[in-house]
Amino acid sequence: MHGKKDQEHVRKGPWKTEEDEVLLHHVKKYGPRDWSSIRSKGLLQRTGKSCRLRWVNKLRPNLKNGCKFTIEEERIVIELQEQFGNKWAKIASYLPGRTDNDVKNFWSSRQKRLARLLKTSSSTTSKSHKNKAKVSSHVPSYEVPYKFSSSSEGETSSKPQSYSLPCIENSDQVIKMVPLLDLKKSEQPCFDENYVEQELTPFDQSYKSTEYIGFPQIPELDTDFTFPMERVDEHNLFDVFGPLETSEFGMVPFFEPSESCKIDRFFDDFPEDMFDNIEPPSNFSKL
DNA sequence: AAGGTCTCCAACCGCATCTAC
DNA sequence: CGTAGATGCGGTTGGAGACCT
Repeated sequence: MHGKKDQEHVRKGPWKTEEDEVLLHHVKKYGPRDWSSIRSKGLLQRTGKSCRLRWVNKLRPNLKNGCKFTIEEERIVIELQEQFGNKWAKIASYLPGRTDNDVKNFWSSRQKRLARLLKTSSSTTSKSHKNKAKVSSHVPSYEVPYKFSSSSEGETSSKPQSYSLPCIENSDQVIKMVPLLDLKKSEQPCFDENYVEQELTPFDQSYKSTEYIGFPQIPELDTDFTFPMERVDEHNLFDVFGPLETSEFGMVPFFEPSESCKIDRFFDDFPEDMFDNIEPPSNFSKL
């Protein structure tokens, strides 16, 4: 019908302040619904979808806009992603003030960062351009092709989760980074033997050995767990974590709770080539 | 200082699901 | 019960600014 004409009048791209005001006014009057009526009434030339998205992601009250993820939030996302897969809306529901888009963006940049990290650590020249962090490094002398996958199917079964974890592979071995909290206490890595056994996936079984290393995460402190510091040459690493306190999540207190925006990003505080110090395969593969 | 690269994030798209008629 | 429109969700993209050489 007049679809063509309608299309002509659909506005896209960045929102103007005036548009935001109109949208806010609409929500104030009618609540966060009837998005399509905004356009049909001629209030805005945006689609209902666009209006809803703008409201949900930017205009909703109590959003933590422009505020980086706190360490606690990062930890929660990592845990929940492991548990639910890429169910960003679900994960966001555990994080007040965060949207699915926030979580999604956080996760994808984290994935990219990790990919780069592993790539860097695998390259023989360790001359990473972005090295804010020092840490002289032992660079593994073997080439390590890396790969990531993020699964969205991890929701129901326990199987696929191993595919959603970052891992480094080479011809001899698979190195997986698993959140430490997911390991049973008896499985948690200790300093000497940073090694846990888990059921091998079919994918893994073609490899000679599989190494699970604790991914930078918050360990449970109520055990005699010790963080595998020897793996990292940064001995004041814990300085960035702040004092121990009880967390509202009933989990282990680890970080100063929400000094929110002030806290530096978790991974930013790790040397980018921290995995350079992972021993070459021959040293730790289980015999 | 300039140009290249990287990171972050807002917003779009397509598909799935829900709801009203 | 089927259909159309509305809404929700996850993946992806592109631009702006930060950072590096």
